[in-house]
Amino acid sequence: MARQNLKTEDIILRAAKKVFTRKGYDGTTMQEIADEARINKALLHYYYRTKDKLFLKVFRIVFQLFVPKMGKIFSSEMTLFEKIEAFADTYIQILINNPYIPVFVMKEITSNPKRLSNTVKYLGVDPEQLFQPIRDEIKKGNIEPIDPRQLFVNLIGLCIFPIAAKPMVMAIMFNNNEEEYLKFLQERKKEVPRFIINSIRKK
Amino acid sequence: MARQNLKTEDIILRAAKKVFTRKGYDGTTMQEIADEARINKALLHYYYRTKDKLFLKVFRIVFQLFVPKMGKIFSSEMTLFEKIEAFADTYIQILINNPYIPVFVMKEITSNPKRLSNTVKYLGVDPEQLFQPIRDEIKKGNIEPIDPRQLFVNLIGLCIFPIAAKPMVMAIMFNNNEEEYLKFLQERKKEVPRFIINSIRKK
DNA sequence: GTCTATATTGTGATAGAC
DNA sequence: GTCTATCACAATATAGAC
Repeated sequence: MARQNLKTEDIILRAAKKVFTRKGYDGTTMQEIADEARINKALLHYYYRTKDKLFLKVFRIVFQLFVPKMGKIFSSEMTLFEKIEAFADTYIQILINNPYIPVFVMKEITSNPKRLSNTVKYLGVDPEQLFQPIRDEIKKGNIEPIDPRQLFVNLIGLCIFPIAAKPMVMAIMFNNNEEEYLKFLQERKKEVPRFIINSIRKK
Repeated sequence: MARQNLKTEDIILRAAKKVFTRKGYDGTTMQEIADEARINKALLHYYYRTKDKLFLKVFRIVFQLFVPKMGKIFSSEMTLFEKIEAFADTYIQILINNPYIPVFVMKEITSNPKRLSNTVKYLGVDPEQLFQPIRDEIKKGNIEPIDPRQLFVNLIGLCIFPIAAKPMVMAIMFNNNEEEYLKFLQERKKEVPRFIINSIRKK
């Protein structure tokens, strides 16, 4: 029944997450998930009926991780600059721990938006949480005027891109030296907020 | 032989590009490419032998488009700021015209780096073209000190991300209104360089 | 719950007529 | 060069023993 204290159902889910996020829905076979979970292929169907249902379960979990949890940070008492710093630090670390997720999510949503639209809608970020403090600071004259949507996309994009494009970034800039690449990402936790704040703060 | 003045070989390539970039290697069937090209499935093999060879041909072409052509812009007589402006404008427009390419390239490289490493290496960008002018400007005291690699990744990421994450950006910020989304991207051609230059120019 | 064996369908690839 | 017909294999899914 159990293996390393986990129920079979969870062993399968963990294995499926690993394979799906690396190879995508179409590139993944039930056999490979079974091998990864060290169980029989038929068991997958016993627990999750179809590949599609298993995939959807994995996608929902992964999407939760991918969607930045801004609520706690942006509803806090921090200043806008502190929020940006806290967000970049937290989010980049999540992505470092889950480097396959950005491309996986973007690919699956792109090539099958209908199937996943409910999940995307339901778990939607509320960018208003970020927009409002930005508008406030602009009104108070504390930062330079900027479209909050542009700033929002800038913040997220600066965090996600170097991880989504990992193989190219590594090849072009670090001669495929992973250690150097990871150091670069660590520096980015400070660099991204610094870059953003430099851009919007009053001169 | 011909259709709309194009040789069959090119009709196939065009169809393959369309299907591969939207669905990825694994999600694409030879049948679907044949349907898209309005020819018979066997003809694909007549011209390109295998799915793999056809894919590689498509990937090389697409990768050329994806890799920013910085040579012309960055070896020109423009100032650094003008180069950044010209690059963002040109590159964002290429991506608007080819919105599926970023996710396609990142996905295929991520899930099969070995098969594509030659292509990635061979067509590699030379970031040194951008690094040198940045170092020069820092040395001259014209811009704030910054790691050129970080600035390079920022520039590319700010251009690519909103297009790679199109379905999510559209859903979360534009209620899936494509027109509004495209307006947002057009504004970004000016906004990205403005944002970057604001960040690095001396106060 | 977990396994082996098998049914069924889809897909890449080829043979061979025209 | 282009087509139809077909092979061979892989993958999802199920049946049924234990």
